[in-house]
Amino acid sequence: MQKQPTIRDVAQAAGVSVAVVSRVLNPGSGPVADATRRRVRDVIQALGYHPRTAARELKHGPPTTLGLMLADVSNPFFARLADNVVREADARGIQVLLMTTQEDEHLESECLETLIERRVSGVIATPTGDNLDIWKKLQDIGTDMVFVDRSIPSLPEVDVVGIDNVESARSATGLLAAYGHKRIGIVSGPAVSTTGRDRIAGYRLAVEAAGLEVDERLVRHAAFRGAAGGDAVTALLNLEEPPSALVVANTAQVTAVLRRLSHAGLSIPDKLSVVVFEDSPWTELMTPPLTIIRQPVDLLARHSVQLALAKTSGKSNGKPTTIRVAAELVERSSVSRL
Amino acid sequence: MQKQPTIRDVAQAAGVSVAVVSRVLNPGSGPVADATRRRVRDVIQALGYHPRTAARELKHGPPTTLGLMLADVSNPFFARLADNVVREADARGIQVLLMTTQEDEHLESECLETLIERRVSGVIATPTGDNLDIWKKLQDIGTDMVFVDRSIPSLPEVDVVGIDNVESARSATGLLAAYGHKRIGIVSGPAVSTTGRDRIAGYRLAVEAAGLEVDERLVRHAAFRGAAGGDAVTALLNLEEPPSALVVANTAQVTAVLRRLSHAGLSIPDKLSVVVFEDSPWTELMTPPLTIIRQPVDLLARHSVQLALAKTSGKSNGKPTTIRVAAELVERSSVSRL
DNA sequence: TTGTAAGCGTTATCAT
DNA sequence: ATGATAACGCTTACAA
Repeated sequence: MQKQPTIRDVAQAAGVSVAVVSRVLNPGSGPVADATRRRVRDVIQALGYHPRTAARELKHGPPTTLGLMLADVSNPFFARLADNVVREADARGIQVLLMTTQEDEHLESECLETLIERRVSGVIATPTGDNLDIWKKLQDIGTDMVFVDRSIPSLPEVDVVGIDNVESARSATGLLAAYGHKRIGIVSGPAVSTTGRDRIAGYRLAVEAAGLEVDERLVRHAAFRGAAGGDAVTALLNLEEPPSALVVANTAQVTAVLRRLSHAGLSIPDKLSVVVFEDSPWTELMTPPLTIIRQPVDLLARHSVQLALAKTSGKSNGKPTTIRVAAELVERSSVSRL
Repeated sequence: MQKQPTIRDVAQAAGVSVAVVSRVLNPGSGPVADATRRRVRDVIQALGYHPRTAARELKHGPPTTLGLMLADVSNPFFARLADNVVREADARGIQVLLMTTQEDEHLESECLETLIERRVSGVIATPTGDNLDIWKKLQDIGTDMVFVDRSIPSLPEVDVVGIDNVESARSATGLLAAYGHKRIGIVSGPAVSTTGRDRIAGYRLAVEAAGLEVDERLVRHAAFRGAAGGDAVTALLNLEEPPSALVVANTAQVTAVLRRLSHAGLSIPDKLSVVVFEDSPWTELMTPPLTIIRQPVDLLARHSVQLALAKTSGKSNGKPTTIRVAAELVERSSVSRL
């Protein structure tokens, strides 16, 4: 464990001033004679010098860090999102600070404080929906914010990236209706989440478009964490007139729902047709292979990073942007004709 | 977008010196009158002041950041690891910089440079096995390093956390042998990875212990990324005397392997018995439910964070530690009696 | 082309 | 109990 050389050490060893070293470090920031540049480079190499990020940031906070605040990285959807965000960011030379809220507003508020103290250039987040004041504060200090997957309607000045949840749920439900199902249930995210609400909205649209009536008993919300998804399914199955088809629109709860179905001995698609919002490679391996709504995670990530960096890099009209990318309905074998 | 108040603004508004403000910010760093403390606190609140991390780090680089360098976060195993590491770190008030190498040494070297420039207090990583010199450099500047899941034997001064791969593969293979299987195949990670090698070693042990001979044609290595896992299985199935049982010991490739099996119309466990290294909740939902080796990701994460922070916090004997946690063989229904 | 010196926002060491 | 002030390592006018 040795003391690290500073820019001064380099300057001294190279027989130049720190300004010159700084200039070779940041090309374009000023003229340096070729010979000098070479000499300095060699010394840097020899000494194993690395400029210290903290000092650079302090001087003129360069946008080199992005905060990524997700609900839960163990959820494959968010995991893939994180993977793609990190790659996109890395390609632009910027680093990602990963935080998870576990859907807890208190944890979220702590993360937000940290983000403020770090003066990150941008934040990509799946907000819980709470902590409005802190979000505003973060915005005030000039942090570029992007909400991904969900949003907070009362924070309209934020960029949003996600799929068209209404349309996706509509097409999923529509598929079920087209296959002759009359009683279609849905398990979606919490009613407070925009995602959960939008998917229910799309569901209603499709049910009505099919000339059916929306039976509120068939509409269930499940919290993101815990066994809520399973309970919702159980409730659905215990109905006097249980559904013959089900839309599982809560990505976080898909496995919980399927586990309950399996334990109940429900065979898919004979007893129950199913279409789920999920990207996991495992869905294809199920018996039968599951019909799914696939979200283009790579696009979500790319747009998020782009937006998070757009304002900083000047290329932004200043107005908040909302990007909706199309989700794909992948038909496999978990839906039967009634 | 407004200018953020500094400690000086707070001092002025509160009618005290910056030193006093600093003291109320860092309790225990010096005496402050109760009345003064309250007044300063109020001003901080009113102004919405947040101390700037970059400045703090510059002064006396406090170990507030941990680097987490994983191969691939879209792999559920690493995703869950990341989730747990972030939680453990957060509980200790420290933040996580997430980076992915995609198993690429070049990308890894870039990540390492970044880590050096940031002067992170510690790094938790799944190393590619390359970039020895940079790893050493990182170590030289006093970064606490922990390798998780794999290791680099030629870097003995690094803490290592993982499961006992030899023993895990031994027990998985042993189970198959106990069920009467004579020809047992294995698909493991690349031969260069310690993980891949160890699992093969455990496999050999078990095969020999069962009084069988190791047929090298039944031993396959598959790269972490791409379709290598599937190809390995195909090769195995095309053997003159194909295996009746298979250990899939490459966590990153499990779905690829299963997909190939499924496409080949191989029914599990009738045609082929299978036990896989995998933690995904989906394994239980498969038909039949898969017998798996489950890695205690939470323990791996906890130990990793502890070790990464131990040296900094002084509580370390200085000697490199290796922690092996037990993996669990979860018997389900993908193994048949022969 | 190169050097000097003034910050950036904190913390820490002295005095007071 | 509080206040000046010197670092920390870097960038950047401005001078030379």
